[in-house]
Amino acid sequence: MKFERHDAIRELVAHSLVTNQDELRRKLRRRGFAVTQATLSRDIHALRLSKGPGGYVLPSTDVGNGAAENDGPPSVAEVLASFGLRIRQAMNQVIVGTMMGGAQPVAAALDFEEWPEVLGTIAGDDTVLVICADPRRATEVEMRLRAMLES
Amino acid sequence: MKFERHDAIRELVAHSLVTNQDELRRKLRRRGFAVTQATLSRDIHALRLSKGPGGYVLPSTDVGNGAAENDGPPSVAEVLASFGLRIRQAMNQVIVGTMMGGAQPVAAALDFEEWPEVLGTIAGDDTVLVICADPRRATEVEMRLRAMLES
DNA sequence: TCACCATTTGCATACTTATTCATTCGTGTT
DNA sequence: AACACGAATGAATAAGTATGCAAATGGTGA
Repeated sequence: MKFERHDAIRELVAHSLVTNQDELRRKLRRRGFAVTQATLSRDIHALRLSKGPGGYVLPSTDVGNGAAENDGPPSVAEVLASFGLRIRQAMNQVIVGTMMGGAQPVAAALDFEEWPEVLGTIAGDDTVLVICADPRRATEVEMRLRAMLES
Repeated sequence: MKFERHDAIRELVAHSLVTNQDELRRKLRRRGFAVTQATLSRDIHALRLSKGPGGYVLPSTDVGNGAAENDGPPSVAEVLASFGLRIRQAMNQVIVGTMMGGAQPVAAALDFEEWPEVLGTIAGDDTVLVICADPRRATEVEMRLRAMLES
């Protein structure tokens, strides 16, 4: 599935050095995603990654911009774009994987927005557990979060 | 000269959209720099530019990091790396071109460090004029600033 | 189930970027 | 001036990335 592969790409790029698309292809294959370079070129475009001196990097959106010019706390969309790596669903739960230290801000934003489908959140260092009433609602939330992540 | 070309590349990348190296080559040629793509590949590496969905971009160093964790004001090196685009010298003066709004911070940092060769600075929006006692000292300052810019 | 449409993917290839090697250029020395 | 030597450059080409097109895949409704 494409979205799982995108999640894996974000994780690889965030946590390891990816110099070129063929290297990415080999790393993904070890994780069970066997695709060609052509597909990765398209994925990289979709994920808006950039390539610099240190290989590929996630788009940096820098939510906290020093000068406090926002009235409210950052939105889920902002904070997900900054820290979110991976979204998964199981039963009535959604698991959000983030960059180290990103779980708390994500959970705080979710709490603040008070989505009706969300009963509660628990955040560690790099994982947020989002609890919904039932699988249907969890899928709903997963979709919405995923859309924000793919921005 | 290589450094002038680097300055021009920084300016082009900062102020206009540069999609690929051949486009950069054409834009540079209009400004009087006639070099091949091979040279630009090397320049881009030296300047640590990255290429993303929106063409080439300068390395973002983000001097003001919100959480105030530095004791003193930012150094000339830091602020130049963030805002500096171009360095030129004429007689006993050094002219520093910066990104819009970057001149004041650069001048402030220079003033704070009190370099012996620098008699004074004047800053507009995107240009800092640095005054030295004589051409020799101006060249000295130019060299030092340039080294910081090329980081 | 089957047909149908949209999406995703691979293949082949065009396009873009990096590198090797040889040459030229600039600078300091004899 | 002639020379030596390291830096910079271009030409050719290798390495890496993007894309047109056709085939495969997957979801949907008859």
